[in-house]
Amino acid sequence: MTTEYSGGGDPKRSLELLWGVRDRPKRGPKPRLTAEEIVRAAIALADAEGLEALSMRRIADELGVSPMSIYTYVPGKAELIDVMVDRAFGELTAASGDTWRARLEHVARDGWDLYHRHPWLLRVTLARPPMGPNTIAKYENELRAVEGVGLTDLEMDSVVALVTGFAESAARASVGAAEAERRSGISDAQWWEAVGPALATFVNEDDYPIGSRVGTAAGMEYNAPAAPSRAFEFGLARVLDGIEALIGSRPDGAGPS
Amino acid sequence: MTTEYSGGGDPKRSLELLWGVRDRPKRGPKPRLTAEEIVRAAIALADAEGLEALSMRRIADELGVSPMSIYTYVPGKAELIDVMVDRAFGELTAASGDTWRARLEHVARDGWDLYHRHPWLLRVTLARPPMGPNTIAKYENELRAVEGVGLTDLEMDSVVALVTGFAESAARASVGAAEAERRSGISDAQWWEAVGPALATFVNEDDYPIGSRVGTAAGMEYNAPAAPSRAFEFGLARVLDGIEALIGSRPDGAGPS
DNA sequence: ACAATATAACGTACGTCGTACAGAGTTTCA
DNA sequence: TGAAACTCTGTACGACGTACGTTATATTGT
Repeated sequence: MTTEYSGGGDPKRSLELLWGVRDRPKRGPKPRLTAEEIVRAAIALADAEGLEALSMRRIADELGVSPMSIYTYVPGKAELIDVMVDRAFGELTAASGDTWRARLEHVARDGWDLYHRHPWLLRVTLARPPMGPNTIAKYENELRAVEGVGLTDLEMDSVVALVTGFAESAARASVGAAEAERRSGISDAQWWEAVGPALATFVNEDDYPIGSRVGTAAGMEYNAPAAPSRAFEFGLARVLDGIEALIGSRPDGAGPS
Repeated sequence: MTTEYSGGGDPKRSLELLWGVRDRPKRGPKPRLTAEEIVRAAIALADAEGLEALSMRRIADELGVSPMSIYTYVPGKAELIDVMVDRAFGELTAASGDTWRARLEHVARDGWDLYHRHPWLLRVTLARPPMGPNTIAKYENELRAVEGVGLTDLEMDSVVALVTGFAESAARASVGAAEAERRSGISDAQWWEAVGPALATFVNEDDYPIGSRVGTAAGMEYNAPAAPSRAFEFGLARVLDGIEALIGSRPDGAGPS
């Protein structure tokens, strides 16, 4: 269970849903719901219990209607998730800052925070992103962070993809650890206490000298709850340093504000 | 559908499976299968049709037995996937090379290739990694790439996590695009042809000047089949440059071979 | 006022999944 | 020759997304 794919359904219908251009029907019973209410309920449910708990039946329960009523407002689950994703992207904030570095840092931190608020986002495959208002604004905002610093258009796109990809990757590790703890009811430390001794009967530590040494050091560090966010900070610094090496090598190096 | 979680079941039983220490039973009928045969069939199926096609019934079909027979050899689907992951990691090769940079590059490329051979790996959440022989060897191998270059143990772990995380993230984008094409039967270009005009009725391009400009440039580039691998090359260069800035700032900078 | 029509909401049903459970068949040991 | 240990199988349960057909409700045209 629980990866969902985006961009499945009829493009026209999906776009109408994403942009909220529902022409109010003239006849028939008053609608009891709106698509937006359904999306909100679905996001709340996914936030609270994860994407694997998100079923059409549960959403209907939450809203006090029968399962099939949902299909009056939304073509199917795939399209619903598309809208959920776009709405979640709407929480991202403008990348302000005096330097491209500060702005890219904002983009990364903003993404990191978003994935922690909505871990289910990491379970949705976005190869064909939902072309909603917030998704498009997100791209524009990210590009604005590196506009005018001396990169080609293609490089701008690549830099933005690198930074957002890194934020997603770091958040995936962090959220994954937290979810494993929640799902199993065992902390990482407890889990290692259970696995470690059993593992020792199979493994000779001398065969893996570096892993044993580093693993011990990292393991001690990682039992601290702040560990994933420190991994994020470390990686972010490296990634931005790497981008700095590229931008610094260009004629108009540091670029404008 | 289709994210699976690792590290679910009884640790002892899982480890026995991972390390293949099955004590041959004395009584009863000759087993018709082995756990390893089941794992091989499951990997072949997941390679060919994706993780969403991997069901216990399909595996049993493939092996010519009834569905429930599988449970004689494997406690459940979660544990089976743990072993699949470890076996896939067994295809990774030693990170040789004269410089840490060449070795880390090998780690990244090797991972990139592996994810393309076994896209289903990207659908498995590895917060609690399956502690099998290949997974442990993988960690040792990655660390060896940066051993003795002047980093602390913690930094070594962080650098390795950054590089492998990047390779995974880049592969996710690449594989995601390829799978979207396969699943939908439409190419990216055809998809955009369908979505673009409909989208134009909602969006005013002037509201997103940078995105329109860069998106056009990137879109033209990305219709080339080689595009994802170029994004990988670009990101890898930046990430390694960033790590170089760290290592270069250390007393014993470039380090030994 | 009333019939035509469009819409909302619902109940039922199908084929999928992982796997619990009980029983039947097979091999080895006392 | 049992008894015990093991393999294998058939059936069944409750979950899932959603196709389909029906009924209830509101507006429109007469």
